[in-house]
Amino acid sequence: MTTPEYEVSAPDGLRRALRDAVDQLGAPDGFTPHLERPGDPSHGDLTTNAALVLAGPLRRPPREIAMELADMLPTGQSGIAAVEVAGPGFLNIRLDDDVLWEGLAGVVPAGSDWGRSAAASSERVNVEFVSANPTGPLHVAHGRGAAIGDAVASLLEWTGHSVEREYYVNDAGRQIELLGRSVDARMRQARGETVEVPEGGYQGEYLSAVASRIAAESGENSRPGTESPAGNAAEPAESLGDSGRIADLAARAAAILRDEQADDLDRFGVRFDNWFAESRLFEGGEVPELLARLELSGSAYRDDEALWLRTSDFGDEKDRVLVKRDGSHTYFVSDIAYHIDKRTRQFDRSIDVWGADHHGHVLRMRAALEAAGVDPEFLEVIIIQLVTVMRGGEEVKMSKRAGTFVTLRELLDETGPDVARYFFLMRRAEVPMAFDLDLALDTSEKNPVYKVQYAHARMCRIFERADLDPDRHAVPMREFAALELPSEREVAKAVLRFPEVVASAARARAPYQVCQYLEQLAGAVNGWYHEGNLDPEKRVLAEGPAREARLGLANAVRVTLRQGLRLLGLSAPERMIRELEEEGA
RNA sequence: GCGUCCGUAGCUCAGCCUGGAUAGAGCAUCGGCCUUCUAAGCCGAGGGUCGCAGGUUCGAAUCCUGCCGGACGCGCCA
Repeated sequence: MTTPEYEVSAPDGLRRALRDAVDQLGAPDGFTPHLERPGDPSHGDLTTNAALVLAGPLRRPPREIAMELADMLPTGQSGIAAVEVAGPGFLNIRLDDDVLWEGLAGVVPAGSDWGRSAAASSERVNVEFVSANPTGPLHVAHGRGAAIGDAVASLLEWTGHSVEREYYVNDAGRQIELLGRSVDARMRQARGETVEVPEGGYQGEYLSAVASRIAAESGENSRPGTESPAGNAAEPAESLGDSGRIADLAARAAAILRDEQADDLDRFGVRFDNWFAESRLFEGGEVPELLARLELSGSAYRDDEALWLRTSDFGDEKDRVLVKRDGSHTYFVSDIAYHIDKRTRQFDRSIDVWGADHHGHVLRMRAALEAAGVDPEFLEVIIIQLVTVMRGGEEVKMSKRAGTFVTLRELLDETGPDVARYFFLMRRAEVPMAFDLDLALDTSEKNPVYKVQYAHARMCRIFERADLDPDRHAVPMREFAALELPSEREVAKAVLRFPEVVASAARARAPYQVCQYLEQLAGAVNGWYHEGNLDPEKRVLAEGPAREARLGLANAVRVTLRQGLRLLGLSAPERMIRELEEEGA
């Protein structure tokens, strides 16, 4: 029996009993009762609307069905403490406390595995993200894509899939040629020539720095006798023809800019398993092979001196050009070849993170894959909407360096990686995002990042104060029965939801769900913790029968917050440095 | 014109896929709480015609249709 993946965790016996009960009432074949977590705690721990859904097929009043189901569930067994019928016919189920204590006792021993789960069917997934052209610095929207792509990859890893993080480098084609010509113009400008950066070229000032670096490396500005850089000493550009010189400049500039992008991403905590160069597809002969195959199968045809792909046969609004009249390839050819290459590399799925300006390409890309004989379901695309950086209620528009956009590096200089990452992750990808710099720079707990990190640090500090090593402090299940405060139970229940939150976020490719969970958990934890300020009896370290149980709860919270932060690629500080203390010292 | 996404509290956003019980959170506002296991915090309150209009349903923020408003696409550019 396979339970739908989106089900909440519940004792097996309960699930089985509920299923047997609906079968006995004559539920249609294939009907599976769904258990949910009610929003209102007074509705119990789990609830099902089975009776409401069955009312139609069984042609009976829902409350009547609900009462019969309630009688059939074995109260006192299978973790079921009580069952009651409520509202129009909901079945509200209260679980035995032992279910809670048992779960809680398992958190700390699980350690770095807490929150991870096995997949029903494990897949090899290629997560491709950022993939910015190596023609300039990364901007904030790339940062958003980087954070989301990396977190989605982690979510899949945590739920039993095998993942590779990949960056596709567009190092071929017209944009790269334009880069070369733009660098050439900047080099000439540096020598005092009056030339303009070509129309449609890269105008940003960053290229002047790239140009002077290339000039220095290739010895154009070096003094006689200066040793040229070791290894691949550059061939003097003058010995190449003009187009050769441009191509050479383009390749070097692209390499420099790619390295800068990699540096920024590294600082952001994002590392790729593969940097896949577009040029490889041509060098390896994959593109000609693909074109020949498509033409042979009839999927591609010649018209008006160009080669077209019949994407309209597969849902695209019109056919698309593969090879232009001048004989050069469109980027579309590379993209198709690239995805087929991924399939050839034995991936079951390719999850691509694309900017909003590319959303129109999803349909044709899938159509193209289908035309090439690849199941279009292979490709899954996450569209990242734009980011506007706001300060003092105004949009921050210009970058000092790039001219037209705010760079990721500039943002990191202001906020640091943890805050930037979290802010990018806390909203759904498909919603345009306003990055609130004022809130990002606020170090109080109004800032959700600090709210979560403070809660983690507080739990660590409790153990420090008690002079205990939390990793070695396992609390057995029976001790937890001493937890009696409503706030303690609330925190305990929140902790135990973590694995299903991770699973749900992974399925939805939605890291923001983890953020929401962490904020909610941190809020509950802070409330619980601060009760100790009003009443010293309620402190974790207060002497009394609940001390061990509270230590166990604090420890489970600590592990959960740490795991959640790590999953998202953030640090989990054991101490927060407060400016107040620094100033007062 | 066509396509995709978005429209929920003053602001930023969840909830929509998989229809159900009084529509949630954070920030902001207002009120209460500090000789603290770090009060840069905690507790409480007010605040919403779920863009509009139809339809399906016992039941619609959620599904369907139309309209209004916004973003982005609609190249033999990438």
